[in-house]
Amino acid sequence: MPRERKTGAQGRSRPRAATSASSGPVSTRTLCPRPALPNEPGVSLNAYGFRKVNAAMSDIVTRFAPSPTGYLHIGGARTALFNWLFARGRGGRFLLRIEDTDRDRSTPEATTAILKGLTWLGLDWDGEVVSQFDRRERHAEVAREMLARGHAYKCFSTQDEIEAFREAARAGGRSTLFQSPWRDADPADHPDAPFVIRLKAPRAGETVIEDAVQGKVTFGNDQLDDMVCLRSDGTPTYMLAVVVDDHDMGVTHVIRGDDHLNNAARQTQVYLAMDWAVPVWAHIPLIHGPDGKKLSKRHGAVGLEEYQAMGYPAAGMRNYLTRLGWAHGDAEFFSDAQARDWFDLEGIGRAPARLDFKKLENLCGQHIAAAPDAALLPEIEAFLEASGQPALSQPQKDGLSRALYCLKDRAKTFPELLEKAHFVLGNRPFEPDEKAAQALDPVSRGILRELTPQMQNASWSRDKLEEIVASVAGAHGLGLGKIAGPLRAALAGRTISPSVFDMMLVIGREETLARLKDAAV
RNA sequence: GGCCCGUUCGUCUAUCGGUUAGGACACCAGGUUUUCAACCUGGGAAGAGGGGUUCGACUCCCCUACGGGCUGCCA
Repeated sequence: MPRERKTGAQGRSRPRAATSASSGPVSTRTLCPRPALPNEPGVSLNAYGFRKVNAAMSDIVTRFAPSPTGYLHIGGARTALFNWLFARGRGGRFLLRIEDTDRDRSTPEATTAILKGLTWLGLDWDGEVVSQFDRRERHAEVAREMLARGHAYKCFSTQDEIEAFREAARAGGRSTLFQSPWRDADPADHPDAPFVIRLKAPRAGETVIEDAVQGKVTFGNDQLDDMVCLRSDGTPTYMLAVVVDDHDMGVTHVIRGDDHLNNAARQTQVYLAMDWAVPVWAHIPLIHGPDGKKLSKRHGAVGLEEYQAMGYPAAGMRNYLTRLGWAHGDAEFFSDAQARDWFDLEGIGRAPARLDFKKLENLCGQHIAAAPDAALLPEIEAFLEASGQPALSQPQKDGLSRALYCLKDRAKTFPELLEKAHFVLGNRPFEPDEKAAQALDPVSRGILRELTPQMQNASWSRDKLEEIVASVAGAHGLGLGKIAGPLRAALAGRTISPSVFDMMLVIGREETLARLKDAAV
């Protein structure tokens, strides 16, 4: 019997049970002021605002719901990507919600970092960003509703009492799941004291979740305690807030990290208590470091912005991240359009995947090579800014534009591309680096001098230039390789660069001769 | 401790009971070559272990090992 795996795309009707008349609209308050659009070309302006809804819409609604406690984690970025791909590939909507109910740890800076990260990755969202904190009244209202329905109760146990209970349970080898004495208490006995509202979860039976990735997962209800929905200060807990928000926002597919798999069972109980349609769950495995351990700071880059600063193109990141933990047959290198087309929940693997920078680089190299020059230049400029490097001058931009054709096939990252672009970014006189200087020995310089008169009047074509260089080399009984080294050193001041002929074509006769002269003295 | 999830080449993965277990990255060897890169050819490389079920298991079931997650008035 094959593991049950279903996509929400097919089947599963989802009656939108509008049980509560007070099902308010989702808060439309923007979380933070729209950041001034950073100099990030390739990103559409509406990424920070409303997105035009296209005609072919489906009912599918996904969301990404990070908590703003730091940077955008690479794993979170992939989760966002999967949600985005799933919605965009099916004409659905992709929403963004910031889970900022933990006031101590949430910061506006973190929110901005998340929005910038998503924008750089090219993931645009529909509607405005929802602040979970802003919806706390609605959450409290649902808690009261559950109370009224008899699916929740007021619990007056203090945290000290609960802790004591747990300690005793641990000592006695019993389950530490807290069993509140207030579960079935007569309201007449309620003291005038602070209380939390707990879900009155079923004690017997099972809670089953149908997960599109993990299959059917069953939990014994005796493993699930009466979780707190509303804290004693009246604020909602995450468990309650996610459910209420996902329901109100009309989320149909919850695609998130599998660290939430257990939570799905508890959350299911809330959906049931409120008579709401349970969404399709899809719990995806986490990303691990190259050593197979949970990805952490010591692995190096965990924040998405670090990847931008390292010079990986966004398209390559999307491709790599999509492929990490998901497969479509043997497809490795693909476009965004193909990814949207192919992405599905069945293709998601169930085991955690490790980050492989070599493969990331390989894919990035292919994407740089495939990118139109017009798209590359702005992306390179954004990279320079993101990595804190000086911006390109207009002449540098012009030079780079002209040289891209012979640069992009040989770079896996932007720093690598820029390194090879030195011949067009720098100015005369080119100070040769150590290795280049070695190539410019006296004999070589003599040969370079011989090149000059012949190039003076030659037609500036690749064929002609090759012919000249080959003949001069031949006259000395040398192969092209012997003369290309010094030539490269003279033209670029480096030992790595594009082909010497490409460089000559890009910088032109005058500049070429000037550089040869500089080097020959 | 309890509950839940996972385990195919070094890495990402394909396979959905019958394949010489395929591809990609990486690696090694050779070729091409004006550097780097690219490219071409070839090569080594995998079903965690043990039980079942079956004519037949990488595929289904159980156990063990290992890894991960949850077990909060964090998210």
